[in-house]
Amino acid sequence: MTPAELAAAIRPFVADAVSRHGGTMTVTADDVTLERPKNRDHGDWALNIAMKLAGPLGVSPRDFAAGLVPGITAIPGVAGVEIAGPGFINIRLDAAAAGALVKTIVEQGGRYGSNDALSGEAINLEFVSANPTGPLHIGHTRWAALGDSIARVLTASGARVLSEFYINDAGNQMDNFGASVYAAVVGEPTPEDGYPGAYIAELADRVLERHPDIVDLPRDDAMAVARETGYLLQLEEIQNSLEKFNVHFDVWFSERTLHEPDESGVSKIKSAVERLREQGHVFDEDGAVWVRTTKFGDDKDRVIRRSNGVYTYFASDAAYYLDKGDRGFAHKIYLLGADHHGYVHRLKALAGAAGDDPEADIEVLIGQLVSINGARLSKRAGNVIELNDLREWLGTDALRYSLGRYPADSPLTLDPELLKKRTNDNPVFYVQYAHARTHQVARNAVASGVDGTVFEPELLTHETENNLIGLLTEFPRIVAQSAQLREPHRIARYLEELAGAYHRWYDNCRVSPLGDDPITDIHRTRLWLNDATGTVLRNGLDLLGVSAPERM
RNA sequence: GCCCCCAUAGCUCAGGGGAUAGAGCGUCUGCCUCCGGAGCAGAAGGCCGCAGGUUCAAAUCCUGCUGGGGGCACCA
Repeated sequence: MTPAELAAAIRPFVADAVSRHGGTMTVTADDVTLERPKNRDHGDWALNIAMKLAGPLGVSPRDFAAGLVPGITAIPGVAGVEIAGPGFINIRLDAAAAGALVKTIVEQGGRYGSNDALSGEAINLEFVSANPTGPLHIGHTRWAALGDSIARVLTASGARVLSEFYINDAGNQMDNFGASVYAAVVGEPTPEDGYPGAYIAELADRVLERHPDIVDLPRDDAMAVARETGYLLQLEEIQNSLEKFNVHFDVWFSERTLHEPDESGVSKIKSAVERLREQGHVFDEDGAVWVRTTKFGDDKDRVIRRSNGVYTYFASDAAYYLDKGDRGFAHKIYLLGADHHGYVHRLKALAGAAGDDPEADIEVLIGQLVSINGARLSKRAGNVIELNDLREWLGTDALRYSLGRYPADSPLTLDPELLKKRTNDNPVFYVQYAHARTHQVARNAVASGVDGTVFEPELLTHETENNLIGLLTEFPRIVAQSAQLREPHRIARYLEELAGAYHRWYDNCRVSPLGDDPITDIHRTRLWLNDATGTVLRNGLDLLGVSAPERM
């Protein structure tokens, strides 16, 4: 029995009790929610409805609770009900009711954990969005890991999600980049405002391979070839890095497309400015065009087109924002680094100026800085730590897991020595090992003749089994909560708890019979529990973009 | 000056209003005759930064302070 089913069965009794006490309020499904007591002595599920309703009804919580006990006790599968503390109703399920889910989990396999918490929502999730002028570094790495996991939990919770990488391929940083590559091609020193780093020379070599004739072109043409070819090569490298890091983007959105005129000769940027003007939030001053973002909480108005006629980056932001909405995404999430937090007000203001609701239609998540002790700085990219180097050093699994297990809003310092350890100090190995162990146990069970022909959940009565089943039951809730809060680290913390519960069960309850003992139905049933645990560990790791090896 | 984030065990950090605040590490004590000891059991260790407020109930929500981290452009 799932908590939702139990809550649904309890709701009529609550409604009865309310009217019995003269209450007129309706009792909704949201009112009757079960929580899992931290202390297992308090039963499988706890209900706090008595404390919430007693006040308005003018009765004591314990009295109100007492009126619910007979009804709840009579629900099939409920083994015990007691009132505790200030008015908690603690409910204990019988083993059969609690354990029935185990078989369902195995049968659902990869689907178990999916839920409908966000069904019907269309979400555009933008993250990383690095300039294509150099390799991805450690900052991007955190947002890549978190953003990809957020996309996964949102999808698992029923939302239609589009993950998107905004390529900043317009603007003068591209010219600086092109000039830097060109300088390397022809052996000139890196220009002022140019990009330093050996990777520029590498790009120059490859540009020269593709366009041996570049040195014969007029300087401006050669510069353009260096810029464009270097850009494509660099973008390709970024895409490869992310793919190896198990990070997926549905859309690679080029900023340039916003500048390109459509059939009628109007660019998306130009029409975006006009659309904002129609909303009444654009004004002209000192020859520049401004958006009155202060009306929506920004601390100063923003220039959208400079007096020299050039559109600012803010104009691209506006056009891009409107384009997301035009493509059917009512809800836009931006994942930005702490160094961009100044954008929050202006992006929110943008939504408001576009006629959207800044509270509901746009969501900006700010991630704090990450650093790592003892990381070597990239020789090829200058004074930064590269994603590729980190991945090769620590591995995708350790890196993704350790970035995924902390909330984004606290600064993070990683300990590389810990991440390389293959002991339970290192959470990723602790969880992966538990998963590998479920497969080892299953292999051994099959070898000793235990099969899954029998499933009798009433046999799963050991304390560690009750605890393990309770945690397995929680998984869809954890996924839904991670999605609603955009906090995938909750998955990781849950998996660590589940792995611990599994190891404790393993220590107490054998799946394969000991020595020459006969195989019984309890062994067969435990094999289901073992496999259900493996399923949940794998599904959880997958949401974090971490592999679930069957052997380690 | 203005804005964002953080403050919980010796350390690194979990705890989206609930009961006795948790985990790992570190310290101390145990468990390998059989499914992987890459594991498990136990002990010690806390004015949850300070002060108010809201609530039946606050580490959690609100306000103010203190201390730390980050950020402010007709750059992108």
